[in-house]
Amino acid sequence: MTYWLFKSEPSVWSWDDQVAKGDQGEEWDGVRNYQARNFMRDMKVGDQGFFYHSQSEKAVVGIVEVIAEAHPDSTTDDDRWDCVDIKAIRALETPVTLDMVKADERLSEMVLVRNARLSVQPVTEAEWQIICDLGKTKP
DNA sequence: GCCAACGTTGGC
DNA sequence: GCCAACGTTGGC
Repeated sequence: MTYWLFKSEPSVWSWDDQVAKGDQGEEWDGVRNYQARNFMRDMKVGDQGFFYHSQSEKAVVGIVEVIAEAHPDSTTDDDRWDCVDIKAIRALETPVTLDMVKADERLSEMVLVRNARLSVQPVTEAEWQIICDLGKTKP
């Protein structure tokens, strides 16, 4: 099992939108960055990830699961771009804000802090546990 | 709304 | 293959 983090602007695609899709889930489309795409190609069905709201909110708000491995992105004809499908599992009891992440020394190496612009990124198991703790949520 | 950081593109 | 120009992202 590998852990990931998916970043989205809530005004474009929010956690509520993701929850509304239920078990059917939704394509994580629109990624136009090679690093992010390569991470998606590494994902396996059953991998879990955090759902992060960028921009105004800047917080991890929920947990999602990969339900389909990388396939062509239906929003473009350009065959360079793939995406996975994810579904919402549960919201965090308490959103974990970027400030909280930055304030926690154990999370100082997180990609979220190190490379703010990467929209799909890996999360280590240790980081996963810490953020679940901070979010008062079972991993 | 601005700006820094960074990724991508295209000319050479 | 390099690098300048440009576009995009995301934090503030």
